[in-house]
Amino acid sequence: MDDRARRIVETAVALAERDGYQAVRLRDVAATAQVALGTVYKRFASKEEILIAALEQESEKLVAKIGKKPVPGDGSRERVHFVFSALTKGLLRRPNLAKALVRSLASGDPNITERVASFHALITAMVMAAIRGEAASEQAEWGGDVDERERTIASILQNVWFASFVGWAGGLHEGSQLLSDIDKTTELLLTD
Amino acid sequence: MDDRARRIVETAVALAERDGYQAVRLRDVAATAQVALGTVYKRFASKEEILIAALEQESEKLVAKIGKKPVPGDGSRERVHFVFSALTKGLLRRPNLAKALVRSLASGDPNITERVASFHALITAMVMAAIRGEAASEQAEWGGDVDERERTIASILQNVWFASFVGWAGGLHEGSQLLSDIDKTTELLLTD
DNA sequence: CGGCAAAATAGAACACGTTTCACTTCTAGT
DNA sequence: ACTAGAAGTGAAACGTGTTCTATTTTGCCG
Repeated sequence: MDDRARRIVETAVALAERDGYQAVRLRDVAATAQVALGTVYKRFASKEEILIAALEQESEKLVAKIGKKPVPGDGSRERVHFVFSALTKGLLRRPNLAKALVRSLASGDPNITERVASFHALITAMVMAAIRGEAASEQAEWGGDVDERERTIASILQNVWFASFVGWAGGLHEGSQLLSDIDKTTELLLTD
Repeated sequence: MDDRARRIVETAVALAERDGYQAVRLRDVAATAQVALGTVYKRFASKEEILIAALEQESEKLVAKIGKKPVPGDGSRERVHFVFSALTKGLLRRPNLAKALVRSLASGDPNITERVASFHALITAMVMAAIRGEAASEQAEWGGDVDERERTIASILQNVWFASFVGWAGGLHEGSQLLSDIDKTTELLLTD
């Protein structure tokens, strides 16, 4: 990503953070990033793609921070709680941005499918690491055998979290529900 | 819902079914429904609201059909599989319409929060009925005590299904994954 | 019937995502 | 330094959701 692209994403994040999705007006993004509208479209195919780039950036930042050290906690439940708590807090700290990002994530735009898949994979990997009690970064080295049961559980947890995230973004419930949904699920799925 | 409103929703469904969300152009909807654009906006506050009305209609139709007789199957797993299978098939039969409806469901529009909540509640009720082996319609009469554990499991299943639905709409995977996600989850959550 | 308030209509107007275009500025290679 | 092609720019233009307005039609009440 070159300098201009970085400025564009940065600006989009700032605008979304302040006033949400609709405030990310591409004419404003261009002006604030000191770039022509045509340049925005040379870098990104659409508004959604800018926001997905922002999501990539934010989630990688968060996951890197979370995965730096081995996840603390004696039991898998505690560790899973920890990573989802960190992820959720990190995202909901800027609620308008978070809502804008979910919107892109759930937009159904076929042009971003791969990046959406990457996001899901990132979370799933992090959750699997938490279940096992490893640092998330180890999973890259590990290579081979992944327990099928653990993968299934991680994927269920991720789906529950994601659905709850979308629900929060749509005003269905408070942010705290994300974690309580996760806790209820781990109570049924993980024995520690 | 009066006659014009019905025609509007009907037309929106037809257009979405043929060519998806972007094909539901409100000028076209108005013209086809033989109504002025202003009339569309007197009935519905936005395009999202028309599609949510369509979702309400379609999902009520489906759930009514599914909930008519007691859910077949000896075990709760089998029954849960049955209702999600019916729901999923009923929706994915018209994939473009289904994608358009998910998009509204996941749009995050605060003006439709209540109707989104109703949709989720409808599904959850249906799933709870399936777990217990009742006809879904009985749940209205039952009134009182709902087992907390069952409610939690139903809500997890619904979240998993919904997340998978959104994933399908975004091109992440085939429709068949919806059911296999549900099956994997019930294997871990229900003992029959 | 005659008239009036409510609803519907046609169509203009506006905002914003997206596309296009004619022109200018950079940059790499000689 | 010169030049060709790439990249950037500013501005116009288009599509579609949404709003607004002036006019017409409808349905009802006396």
